[in-house]
Amino acid sequence: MSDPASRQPSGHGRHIPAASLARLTVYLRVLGTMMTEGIERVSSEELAEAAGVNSPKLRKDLSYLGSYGTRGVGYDVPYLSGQIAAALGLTLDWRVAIVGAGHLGRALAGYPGFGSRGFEVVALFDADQMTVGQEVGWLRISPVDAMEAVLEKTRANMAVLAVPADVAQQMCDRLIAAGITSILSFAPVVLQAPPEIQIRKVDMATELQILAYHAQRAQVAALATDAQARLMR
Amino acid sequence: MSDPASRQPSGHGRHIPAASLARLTVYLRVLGTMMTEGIERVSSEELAEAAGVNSPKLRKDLSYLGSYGTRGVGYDVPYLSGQIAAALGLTLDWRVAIVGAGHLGRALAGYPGFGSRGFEVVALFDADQMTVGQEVGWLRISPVDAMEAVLEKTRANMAVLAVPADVAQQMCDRLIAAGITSILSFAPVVLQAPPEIQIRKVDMATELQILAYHAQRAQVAALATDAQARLMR
DNA sequence: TCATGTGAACAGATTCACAGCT
DNA sequence: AGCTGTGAATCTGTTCACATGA
Repeated sequence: MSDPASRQPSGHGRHIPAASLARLTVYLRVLGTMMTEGIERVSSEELAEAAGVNSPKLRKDLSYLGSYGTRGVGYDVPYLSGQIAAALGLTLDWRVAIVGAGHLGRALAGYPGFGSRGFEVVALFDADQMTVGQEVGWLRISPVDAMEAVLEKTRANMAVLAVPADVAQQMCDRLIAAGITSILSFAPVVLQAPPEIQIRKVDMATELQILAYHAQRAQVAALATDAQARLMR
Repeated sequence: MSDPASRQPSGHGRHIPAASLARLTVYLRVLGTMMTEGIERVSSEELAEAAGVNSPKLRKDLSYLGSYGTRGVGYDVPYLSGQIAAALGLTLDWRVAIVGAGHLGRALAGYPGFGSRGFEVVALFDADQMTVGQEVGWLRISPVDAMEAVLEKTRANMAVLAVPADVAQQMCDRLIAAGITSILSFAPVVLQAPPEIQIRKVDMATELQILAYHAQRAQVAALATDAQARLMR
């Protein structure tokens, strides 16, 4: 810990826990909203409230980045926002290719909070000859056949998979072969890829099933309380 | 533990850890695929491989539900699938209302793995008078003004928010007031709601930022190794 | 005196080795 | 003999109380 050779260039720098990482992106968005509202200073209590967490957790999360607050005062909103963005790597340019131009792909391409924060959609692919060539926002839909060439020309360094489950794996393979190392997949399949490739998955079926589990438990609990109340008198 | 009064109707029944819960939905999908392929029996090793986890973790996850395998043999695919589905509460009827009929809402409404597994989309709402009345698959888009009435008539018990950030909170409030207790939100805002309401969030900005963080770290690590290599000789 | 930052206690998740059935 | 099921150990993440410093 006190070994000078292990010191980091800025902040504490050593590995932010996954759960903290997810919350940091929320703080970042809340801080952004506050900036547009002209709020200049915020306490951990206020920021935590707005982000839907408790304040010790928020302070712990921020402590992984460094000490960017002022004791007895709070945090400078634009400064903290900048520090979080830097820690997350948002000062670099992220050029995103979206594979699949169905409803989902178009929804993603048109996502507003996208262009901001260092992300730029540079390509949108589809396999259907009818949709290739159509314009979506600023983009023209490219044919998947030309994927490798377009990825190289646009220098995309991230990809989003918005294709049907049955072609997700092959598209994933092609993206990796083309040098993409970060993939966000919306396809409801387990993608097999080398461990050095970062893959994140968003799956509505999973989310709904988790909700169903909790809702069912709530129902069972209610019935149990009910039955118990009846037994008691 | 051995208190007979605390016994559960089936399986072990006591609170599945959040991380296990998320993986169980994956096992369920993999088992579904296996069933369509006519595979009748599977070992923890094989299932774990297909689900992208290691086998002790898979067995631990399954142990929260009960003992549904056969030692020395493995698991019966349809039986295990049924047990997981039951544990997740998928034997109940889940009627889902989707709020927002933009590209995202339509993508969700058309999601294939939706109708299966106990989920049924029973309503699709939009605020735009031009889109109200349009048909999407089997559904006709309803006006948000009539949300409360339609929710009651369709007896929806879950909702998906696919609306712009600036109206997400008010739509959330209306859903809760109408008796909905489980909400999946795609809007990039922190929703404030009473703790008894189950809210899950899917946020593409968060996902991309987490990918960016890891990609940045990989870059920094590569540069560091590079620099070190140069120092070494 | 105030709110941040953090070490230490705690809780939760993962891993592992092996006991227990078939 | 083989594969499941699980307790115990380990590791990781969260909570909390309070020391720290403006």
